[in-house]
Amino acid sequence: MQKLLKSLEPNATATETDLGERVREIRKARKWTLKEVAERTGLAISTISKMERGEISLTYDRFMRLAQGLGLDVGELFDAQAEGFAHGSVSVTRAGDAPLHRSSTYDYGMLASDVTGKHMVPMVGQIKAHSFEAFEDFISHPGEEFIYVIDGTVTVHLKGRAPVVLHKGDSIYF
Amino acid sequence: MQKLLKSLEPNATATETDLGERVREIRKARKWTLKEVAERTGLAISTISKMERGEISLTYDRFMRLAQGLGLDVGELFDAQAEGFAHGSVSVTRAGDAPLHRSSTYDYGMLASDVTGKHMVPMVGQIKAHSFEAFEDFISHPGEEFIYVIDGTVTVHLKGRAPVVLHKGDSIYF
DNA sequence: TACAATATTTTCCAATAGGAAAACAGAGAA
DNA sequence: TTCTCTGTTTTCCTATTGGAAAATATTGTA
Repeated sequence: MQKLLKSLEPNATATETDLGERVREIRKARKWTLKEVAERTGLAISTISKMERGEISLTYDRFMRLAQGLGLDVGELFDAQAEGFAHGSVSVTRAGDAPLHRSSTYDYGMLASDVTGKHMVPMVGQIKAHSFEAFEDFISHPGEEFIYVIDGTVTVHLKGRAPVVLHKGDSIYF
Repeated sequence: MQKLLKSLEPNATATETDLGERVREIRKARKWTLKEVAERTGLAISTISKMERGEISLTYDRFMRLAQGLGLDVGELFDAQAEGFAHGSVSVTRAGDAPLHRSSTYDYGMLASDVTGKHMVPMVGQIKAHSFEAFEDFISHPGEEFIYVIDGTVTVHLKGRAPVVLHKGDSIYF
C-alpha cells in the first residue's frame, strides 16, 4: 500500500533512481554485500537498501560516508551524473583549426571547443605582450591551471608572489 | 535553548559546518539573497538559511538542486572539500627536472609530481615505439584525457575506433 | 531619529529519513 | 523436501529535515 502510493507519486525523480542504481552496480561490481558496506560506512543496512532502490534520499552526511565507504573519490558519483559529454566522445583539433580568442595581450586557440562540459579547458596561446604593464589586471578563476611552455620564455605573475620565469619545456601547476 | 543544546553536542561536524560556510560565501560573492537562491532552486528560504549555518544536513536531492541553483558544476563543492593541496599552492617543474617514468614504449616526465590531489595529471611524453604491435594492450583509466603533439607525429589508437593520426600542433580530447 | 523596505532567523509542524529487528528470499547441503 | 546460512527487504518507530509564516535583524532613506 505504502509502496503503491509511492509509485503513483511523480516523486522519485529519475535522477534519484539512477543514482541508487549506480551505487548498487558499484557495490555489486566490488562484490560487497549490504552488510559489508554497512560496516564499512557505519550506515544501517536498511538505509543503504532503501537508498539503492530510490526509496529514500540520503542526507548529505550519510551520502558522504557512503561514497567514502565505496572507495569513490567524492564527487565521482555526481560527475557521472552530470557527465556533460557522452562517455566515449572524442574530439580532434587540427593545428590552426582552433577557434581563436583574441585579446590585446594574447591570442588563444580554444581546443576541443566542440565538446561541452569538459573537465579541462585546453588552449594553445601565443603571447603578444612583452611587458608587465601591458596587462590590465590579474585574471582570476576557480579551479586549477597548468601551463607548459612550448617555445620561448614566459613570465608568470601570480598575485602575492614573486614572478616565475618559465623557459621552453618548463611548466607550472597552480 | 535549542541553540544551546546544539552547540553542546559534538554533532555538527566540522565538515558540515565548513560546507555551509562555503555555500554562504559563494552566495555572498554572487551577491544573491536567500530569497533569490530559494527561487532559483525551489528550496525554502529557511532551509537554505539552516543549511548555511550547519543546523541541518540537506538530503541528496535538495543538495543537488542547491548546487545547480548556485551555478556550480556539481561536485565542485565536494572537490573544494577534498582539496588535496592547499588553495594557492604553486608548483614549477623545470625542463628535464621531471621524474621519469620509463617503459619500453615511451618515457614520461611527470610534471608537478610534488603536488598531490591534483585534478589533472600533466606529463610530457617521448614516444619510443614506432609500430602498433610494440604496444601490449590498451591503457584504460577513468576520467578524461587531453593530448597535444609538441613535435613529430603520433597515431592514437582508441578502442573501437579508427586510428587518429596527429601531427605537430594537433590535439585530441577524450 | 523614526520608518520603510529588505534580508535573515526562529518557530512550529507535517513529511521524511534512518536504524533495529523481524520477515522474507535464495542457495546449497543433507 | 527440510534445514541452515546468507543476503535483502519490510516493518515499526524515533529523530531529523524542510517548508510556511511569524519574529527578528539589517539596511537604507527621509
